[in-house]
Amino acid sequence: MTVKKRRTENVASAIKKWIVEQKLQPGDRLPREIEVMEMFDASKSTVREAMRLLDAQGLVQTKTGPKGGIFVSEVSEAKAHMLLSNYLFFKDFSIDDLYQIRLALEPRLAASLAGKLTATQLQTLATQITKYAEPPKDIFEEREHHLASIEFHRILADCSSNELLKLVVRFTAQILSDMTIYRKLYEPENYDLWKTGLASQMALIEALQAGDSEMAYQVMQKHMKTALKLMKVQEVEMENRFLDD
Amino acid sequence: MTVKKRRTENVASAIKKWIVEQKLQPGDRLPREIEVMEMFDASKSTVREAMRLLDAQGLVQTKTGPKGGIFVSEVSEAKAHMLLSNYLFFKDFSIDDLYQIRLALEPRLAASLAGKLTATQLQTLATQITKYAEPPKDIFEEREHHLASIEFHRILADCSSNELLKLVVRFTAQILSDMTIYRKLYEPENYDLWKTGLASQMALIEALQAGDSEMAYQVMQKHMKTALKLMKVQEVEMENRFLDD
DNA sequence: ATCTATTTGTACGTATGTATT
DNA sequence: AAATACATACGTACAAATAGA
Repeated sequence: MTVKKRRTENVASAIKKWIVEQKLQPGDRLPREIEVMEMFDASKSTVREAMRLLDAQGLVQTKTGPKGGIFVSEVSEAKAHMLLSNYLFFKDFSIDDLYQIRLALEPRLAASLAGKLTATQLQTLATQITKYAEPPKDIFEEREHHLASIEFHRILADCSSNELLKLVVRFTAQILSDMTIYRKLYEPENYDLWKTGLASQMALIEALQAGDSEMAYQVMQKHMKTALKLMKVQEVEMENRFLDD
Repeated sequence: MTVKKRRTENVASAIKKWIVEQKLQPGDRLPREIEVMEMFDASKSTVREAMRLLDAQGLVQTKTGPKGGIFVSEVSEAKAHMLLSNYLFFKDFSIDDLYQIRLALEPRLAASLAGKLTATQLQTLATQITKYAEPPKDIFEEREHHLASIEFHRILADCSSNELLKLVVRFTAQILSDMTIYRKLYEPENYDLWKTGLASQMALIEALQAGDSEMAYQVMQKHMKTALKLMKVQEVEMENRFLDD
């Protein structure tokens, strides 16, 4: 038996379907609220609630005023991240889980990009590394460096044409950025780990430039393992929370 | 400058925040519509539109009648899949992209589960294989077998405690299930590939049972490569579409 | 800079639908 | 079967934002 749905939901589905049928593209305008009301013989509030359903999914955006209206929208990365966060909110998700995924995806990502990057892209990566090439002077700089080194991975993922891969990799990086971590690099052991990590990122750029997939894979794999070790010694607790839109 | 938001959005954010602060759990009831109106000094329509925003994100569900109301909800897998589909809708996403991810994740998933599965779980997997252990008699049975062999991967992923990994793996499997594929197994070359695939799934169960991570990894990797080959010869076109709720 | 037209956003009252007791 | 408690749907009035004259 099919579940009986609210009128609002039916209207939302119908609009979705309509968007697909009309082959509307991001930026295209939907009929005005009042016209949608007539199209589906629904009241203002029903239509508006339906729009909020699509809105929350990132499929439409609305603007007031002349030349305003309801526009088809491509789901933004930020929205997708938020929705993924929501999914994980009531679930247990650990640092180990995070790194299991990073360890699986990042080396393959790196391998797939070897020899495919433009000079500009390689340069961007190299520049990013310089932001944390020196040991941090204090705890605040340490935080900045940490964020910058994560940004390296987001930049790299952005080079991929695999949209789902990109999304997941960038999402994991986002989680790491959202965590407040101080790595206590002044402790000798941690400092060594950090240094190893830096070295592997430099080696990675070389491999990417040289088009050496296998090397890129190996280097990234090693880098991920080092990064995980660095996390583990911090006993980081992940804050599971809604992303504030 | 912070973007000016609609009242509806602010209310939705406030409710989210309130859920977190009150440490509400799935199944817990929110105040009634009318009480929420008072809490945030907002009108009925504003509150209802806010609820639809949360609703679409899968965070709340509503029921009418006495004992009804608005309930906090864990985001369902189906909802998460739909939201991921939306994200990919306007983007190019190919079979190769799909398999790049499967090739990265599935072997590691298998390796992580080696020696960790209960007898029941292993039995479920073994039973699943029997559903397509014999060559299909006709094109319809072929379709059934195809779906069943994908289901194997969904079952396996379900055994993982890594919720994000599980989500992505099961999502990729879902995409494959949604595609209408006929493998033309009567062509000798394809038949051999199919047979190889089946053999590796059986070998996988053995490795999982034996607790041999490395073997599980290798076998699954091989299986993925075989599966990709089978796809490629079909020249499958992926239909990119909204999942109908 | 001000006004005007257009379009969404918010408010509010009432009626209807639905599930529980 | 009837009363109750809740969301859902409708319609109107007015507010806010914005493009263009």
